[in-house]
Amino acid sequence: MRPRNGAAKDAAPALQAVAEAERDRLIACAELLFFAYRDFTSDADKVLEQYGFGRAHHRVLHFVNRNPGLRVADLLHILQITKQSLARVLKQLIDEGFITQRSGREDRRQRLLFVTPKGTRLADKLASLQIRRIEHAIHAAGPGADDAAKRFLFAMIAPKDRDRVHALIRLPEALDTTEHLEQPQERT
Amino acid sequence: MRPRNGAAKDAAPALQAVAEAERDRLIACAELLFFAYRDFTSDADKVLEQYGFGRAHHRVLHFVNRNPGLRVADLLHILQITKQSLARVLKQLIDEGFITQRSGREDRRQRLLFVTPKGTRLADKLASLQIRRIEHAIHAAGPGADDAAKRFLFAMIAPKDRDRVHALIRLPEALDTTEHLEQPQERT
DNA sequence: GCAAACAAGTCAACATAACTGACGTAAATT
DNA sequence: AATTTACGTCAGTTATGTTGACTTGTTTGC
Repeated sequence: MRPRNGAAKDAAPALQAVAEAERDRLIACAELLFFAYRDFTSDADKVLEQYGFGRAHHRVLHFVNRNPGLRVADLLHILQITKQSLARVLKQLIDEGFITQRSGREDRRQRLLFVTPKGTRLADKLASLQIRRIEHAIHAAGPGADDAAKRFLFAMIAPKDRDRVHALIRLPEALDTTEHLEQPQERT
Repeated sequence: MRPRNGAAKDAAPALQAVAEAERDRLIACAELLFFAYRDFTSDADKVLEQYGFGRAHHRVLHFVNRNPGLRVADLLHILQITKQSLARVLKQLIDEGFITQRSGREDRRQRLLFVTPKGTRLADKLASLQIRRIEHAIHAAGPGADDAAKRFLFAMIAPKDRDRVHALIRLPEALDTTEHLEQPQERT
């Protein structure tokens, strides 16, 4: 209730209090995102440790597993890291037999990435851990929270990347919340 | 409201397809969480770079700004990093005048942390960037997505930490989705 | 057909943010 | 008085990211 800094001297104090409460609600979202992500990754991290891998390996393995034939350039766009950063973890995954490469038929410059059976096993194991947590969370959050959370998370993605992500994930239902569009409203 | 997947005529193959589709939906959540978090942090990262700070500094500054008088031990619990990891960034923030310490009155071993005016300015600047993105996302996700997303994210947090986080964030409305509880159902 | 652009790999050096382990110091608790 | 607690610090390591420069094939545009 202490008045915040400057801004709106003549505005009604009640109005300012509302704005501040709104700000607090949005900051709570940011904080929850931090805590959720912190714990979301922790399950898989423990398993990865046993393999001598890190979170970076997991990300590569995951996206290749979900998208067989992914190109190196695609991976760079997805992860938004440099070629050199990717190279280190990718090389390890290839050397240790979790991922294989094949040259593209159309364009033989490309190295298409695939997981080996060994890679599939690890990827599925890690995915199962994360799925379990998400499953519980969705259940706990109640009906509808599933789609709402997805729409929120999708809208958090940088606009220029949304098409790419949408194509990558291939969600069953539309969540085309194209920013300034009126909402789908499937409220039943 | 079309029926979901093929609507179970036969037993085995259809049932498996349903389970697989369900798995895909949950994996999509995990992927969205990754992409959302990736872009969520990117706004602030660019500003921090200008100050020679990283994401770790931001987290410390943020939580001290939001919770004046926070103890070092609290911060360790929140961030889940080691004392040595925290020490480096905290020292920098103190040395450069963004955060100050005061000994606790009750317990003089404690070093209570506060942001300086300079620290407040930076913290607010960074918070504003993240708030803007969240505000847009919530608007794009439609009514109700706000609370649903919060419930989902909160339920993603490790059960043992939920009370601590809840107390830290101090949300206006209750989102006590205590796992195996029947849902609040505020369908209105 | 050849030069330019492109996909990918690689070498070297570096920054940051995490980690472990060990040890010190002052204050509170038993 | 001894132990525990809160915090700080030194030293070394690892994981993951960065920039810049260079190479090797391969495709494409003129």
